[in-house]
This record gives sequence, structure tokens and C-alpha cells, in this order.
Amino acid sequence: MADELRSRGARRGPTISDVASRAGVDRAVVSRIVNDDPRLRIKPSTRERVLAVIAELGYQPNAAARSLRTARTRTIALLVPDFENPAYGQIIKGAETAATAADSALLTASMELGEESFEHYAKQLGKGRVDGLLLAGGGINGTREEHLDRLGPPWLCVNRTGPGRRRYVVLDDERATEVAVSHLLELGHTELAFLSGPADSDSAERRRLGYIAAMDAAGLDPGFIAHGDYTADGGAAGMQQILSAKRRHTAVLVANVASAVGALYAARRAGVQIPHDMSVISIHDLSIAAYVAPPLTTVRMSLTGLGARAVELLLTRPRDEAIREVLQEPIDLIVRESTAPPKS
Amino acid sequence: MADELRSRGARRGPTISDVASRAGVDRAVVSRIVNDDPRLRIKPSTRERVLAVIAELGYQPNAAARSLRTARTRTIALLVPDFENPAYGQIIKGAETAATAADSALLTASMELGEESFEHYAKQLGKGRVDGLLLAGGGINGTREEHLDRLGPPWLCVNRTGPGRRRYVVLDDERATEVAVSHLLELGHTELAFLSGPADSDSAERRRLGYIAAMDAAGLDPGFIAHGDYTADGGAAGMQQILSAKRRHTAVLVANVASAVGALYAARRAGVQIPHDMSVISIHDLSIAAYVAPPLTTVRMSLTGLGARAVELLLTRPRDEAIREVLQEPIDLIVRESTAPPKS
DNA sequence: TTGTAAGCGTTATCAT
DNA sequence: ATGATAACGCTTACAA
Repeated sequence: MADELRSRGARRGPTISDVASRAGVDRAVVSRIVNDDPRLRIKPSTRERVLAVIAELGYQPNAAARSLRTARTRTIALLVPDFENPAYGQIIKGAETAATAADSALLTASMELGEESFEHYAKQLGKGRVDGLLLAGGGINGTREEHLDRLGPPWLCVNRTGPGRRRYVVLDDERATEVAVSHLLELGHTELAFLSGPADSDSAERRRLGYIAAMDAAGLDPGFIAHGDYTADGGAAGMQQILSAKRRHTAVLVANVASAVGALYAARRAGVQIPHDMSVISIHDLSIAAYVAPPLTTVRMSLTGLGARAVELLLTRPRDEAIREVLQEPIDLIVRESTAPPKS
Repeated sequence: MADELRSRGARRGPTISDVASRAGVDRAVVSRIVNDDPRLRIKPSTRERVLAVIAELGYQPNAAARSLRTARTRTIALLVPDFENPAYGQIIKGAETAATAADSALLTASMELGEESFEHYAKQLGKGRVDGLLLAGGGINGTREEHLDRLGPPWLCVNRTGPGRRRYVVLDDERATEVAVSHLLELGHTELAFLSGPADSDSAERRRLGYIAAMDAAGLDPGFIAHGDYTADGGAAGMQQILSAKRRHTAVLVANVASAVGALYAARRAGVQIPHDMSVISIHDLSIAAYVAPPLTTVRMSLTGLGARAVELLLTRPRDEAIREVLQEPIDLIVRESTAPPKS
């Protein structure tokens, strides 16, 4: 037995038994040393000896055996809709840092919205693979929530919420739009438009609501609301709508950077000078924003902070506890060159 | 025993024993059914019964137990230097697709170049966690190779090679630069410059070599070679150097899209009209390329193909076999608006 | 057509 | 200050 395994499977390295026998102690002792068991009283010389053998053999504890025994994997999964979107890159980065700090690994996977891929991960992430699940990006409905609950590991939505959702962390999108609107108003704009994200994205919805609320508070008409889809393509289309609207707008708030890049593109194509003819400001600050023409004024929120906090919550909060957190991190206005006072 | 585990660790779901006893069969039978053991001859009725119980209980095989037994984890790790770079996003996507097809999960992690983070992953990826390791991006030297070998799982470099490297897949960067140079020559340019990537990146080096070779073949002087670092910032700096060089260049080949975006920015700042005063072409095609001003002419290579092929090789080739593959996927010239004939 | 049993490498409890 | 032992959940050669 175990012979054919050795050939087909991975090379198995030295085990705890190898270390124990070579050091002349019991496996239990080695285990306690490796895990820094605080209750372990041991002769320094023995410890030295064991440590030496570990180094000599290059012993690495077997993760599978460990998690079989402890029912913990020290791995958490993060599902994102799109790896090519640098915004998710930032979330991942933050999550990874936090996971590392908690001595865990981060398993990332891209989840398209389809039902099959959802099923796939349901299978893949079956029992014993991860300690928890982070879901960034949409596509979580009631049916799926139940599905997830049956899956086993605790889960948490990242920057997605919704009616009835019990566990999520989101950024303060309302406040971010408020900051953006304030900037435009201070410049003297009164005729604003909003270029939104996809209708089924609730971060987009929160931004839209924040925009309307901020305009309301200023006693202004919200103006035209174009629907984009968080892509450059959608942003370009949305900008075209805004430009051809009957009402003349002097400033546009765009729901994300990708859309804003598309919006700038469309303006350029239409011969509209930014910021001379029209100001453009975007929610979120990605590095590309500084290099487009003109460099984009943005409102920065910490996506890395979001990712990090999500991991923290997932790892520390009881699995049945509701989590509804709006992250209160600093929100900064980054003024570049796409906004200016309206021409008189 | 096993009591305190149940409280601290994850909730353990139904096990194979639960299924077996409820279905009135042995665990072995359940196992064979779950794994589609082809050698299993079983009464259809029994199979039905077992399957029903599995569904009823929501049984999911425990991954830890499985890989402890089989010495396979069905997980591979992919280390990238930067999640915010959409180019790595594409590689990840390709790798994920291939991993999924091979019924494996992909564990991605960002590896900064530092020695500590390397150590960290060495620990984290210790025995029994992954079946293999994909390393995209630099920072693999001789010492680390040994380190990796001691780690256990087989590994493979993605788009990174180097003298003595035994296992890698790379894109055909030489051919890509050739395509780019041909395009510029066909437009009538003769005074080219090259804006390179970081000196320690061998994909950058391959592109530089390809450029020089192509220029040589055309009987032209390679002109100015500016050193960038694959970032927009570096690209902007490199472009400044090129613009202030004594020699006047009419076209620039940029080693990657991020640098090209920076180069366009610098040109704009300097009042140089692209493509009227100067043509710019970039290696790789990312979606942003279509939206910058002016839209960027690029040479497209399949980064997803690269990721997919890497997984395939890692999973199918013997662990000790050398792998030195230059991917022969189609290389396409995407003509947009940043290239034009030189002004006469 | 199905069952038996050994063992994968750890760790927690209890004993010495 | 250290050791013995059982158990975590699963797979597979072999027996029935």
C-alpha cells in the first residue's frame, strides 16, 4: 500500500516522525515545538536538537494532515468578477496583506456571473478547502445565499450589499459622491450630469443615490443620469448620451475610472474640450487616472483597506453573526486637470 | 477528543461514513461512486440510493483528508509581482481556465521581490498545499531556484527565462518586436528609438534584443534606447529622454502598454503631436490601449494563452524534466491611431 | 457486487 | 519534561 501513491502523487518529504526519531524524541514534542505551544516546558538542549534536525531535514509540516486534524485550512478564498480590472487588484492586494498577517493564504478566483461557474466553485471550495469565502462583485441573490450557507464556510460580501443581505462590508459610496459633487459645486457648476454603473450593481446604485442626495441637499436638479456599465465602452456610450441631451451640462460625475476613461474618449471624439467645455470627475482613483488626457480628477477611497477589513471581519467574527459595515476610511479628493470652473 | 476541535475549527459537515451508514453500504462504495471508479461494478439501484443520500445530506468530500491520502491537492499556485497590472490579470485568467479544466484550483499570490516575502511563500506553500508552482515575473535567481527545489512541488517560470533556467514558458517577444518594427518601416520610418523595460527583466531584454535584431536585419541603426521600468512613470521619463536626444526620432517602439501610456503623456506635455510628429507603438494589447489619446497601435500576444499553457505544462510534464518553451501563438498587429507615416 | 482494513501526517488529551 | 495513543476523513489493494 501507499506505494502507488508515492509514484502518482507528489513527492512526500520528511514527516514529523522522521524528525522525531532522528532527534530521539516523540512526535508530540516536535509538534509542540513547531507550533510554539506555550504550555510546553522543555529542556533547551532538546529544543535545540529538534530544531537542528528540522533544519537539517528541511522538514515542512504537511498542510493537509494539519487541516484534517484541526479543521482549519488557514486559507481563505476571494472571488472577484474580473482580474483585469485594477480596482479588484487593489482589493486583492489588501486582502492578501491581511491574510498574510493572519498567517493565512489567499485563494483568488474569478467568478463570472454564470450559474455554472458558481456551481463549479461551490464544488471546488467544498468542505475542508477554505476557512471562509469573500465575494467581491455582484451576482449574489437569495438562492445563492442559501447555496453558500449550505457550502459550509462562513462568507462575506465585499462592496456589495442589498436588501436582506446579512453579511457585508462596503465603502462609503454616498460620502464619496458627496465629495465629488461638492468639488463641482465649489467650482461654480450647477448643471451636472451623472454617468452611472450597471443597474444591477449596488455600488453603482449607492453612488447614484449619493449623487441625487447631494444634489437635493444643494437644492439643484440632478440633471441627466446616463447608464454605463463600469467599462470604458459603456462610459463612452454614456458620455455620448449626455452630450446629445437637450439640456446642456457643464460637469459630469462618473461612477468609476474605467467609465471615465471612456467618457474622456467620447468627449475627445466629439470635439468637446475637457475641462474647458465640460468638467469630468470620477469615483475611485487608479494609477491610470494620472496619465489620461486630461489627467483625471478623482475621489479616492481605499480599496486595499476594504480588502483588508473584509479578511479581518471574516476571520474574527462568529460565523452566524450579522456583519453590516460601512467602512469609515478617509475619502480624498484628488484634483488633477479634468475639472475647472464652467466657462462663463 | 475532537470535541474542542469542533468548536474552534470550522463546522464539519457530513462525512463519507454518514453517507455510507445512511445508505446501508460501506464507505468504500461511496468513495468509488464519488470518484467514478471505472472498475466499480455496482447495482444501479445501490448507486441511485447512495447518490440520493449524498444529495440529501449535501455531502462534500473533505479536501484535506483526500489530499492527505492521495498526496495531491488539486491546487496550483501562481505568484505574480502585481495584481494591479492588467497584463497579469490576463495571465491569471488563462491559468485559471486551464486549472479549472484540469479540475484544479488556482491559488494566486503577489510576490514582491523581497527576500522575506519569498521566505513567506516558501513557508506558506510548504508540503501538502499545492501540486505545483507557477512564477510569473522576475526575481528568480540561482539561490532561489535551489530554495524552490527544496520546497517540494514542481515549479515553472512564466514569461521569465535566463541563462541556466531549466523550466520556463515564454512568449515570442523577439517576433513581436519584429512585427512592430516592420510596421514602422513599412510606414516609411527609418529613425526609430526603443523604450525598454527594467534592466533585470528578461522579457524586456528579449524585446530589446528583438528590436536590435530587426533593425540590424533592415540595415538600420537602432538609434536611441531609453530605459523604462514597465510603469507609466518610467515610460514618461523614457520618452523625455528620447525627445531631448540629439538625434531626431520619428517613431518609438515601447516595450509595454503601461510605459506607452506614460510615453504618450510625456509627448503631450512636451507639445509633441502623436502620430503627426512621432509614431508610437507598443508591445502587448490591453483594453486601455484603445482609449488613450491617441488610441495606441499595439502588437498583441496572447497572455491568457501563456497562462493556460503554463498550467498545462506544469500539470502534465514530469517534475524533473526540463521545459523550455517559446509559445507559438498568433501575434497580431493592432493598428490604431498612434502610428502614421513620418511627416516629410 | 460489496466489504475489510491499513495508512496518509498531524495534534490533543491523558499518562508517566 | 516527555511519551503513547486515538482520531481527523478518505482511498485502494485485496478479500469475500
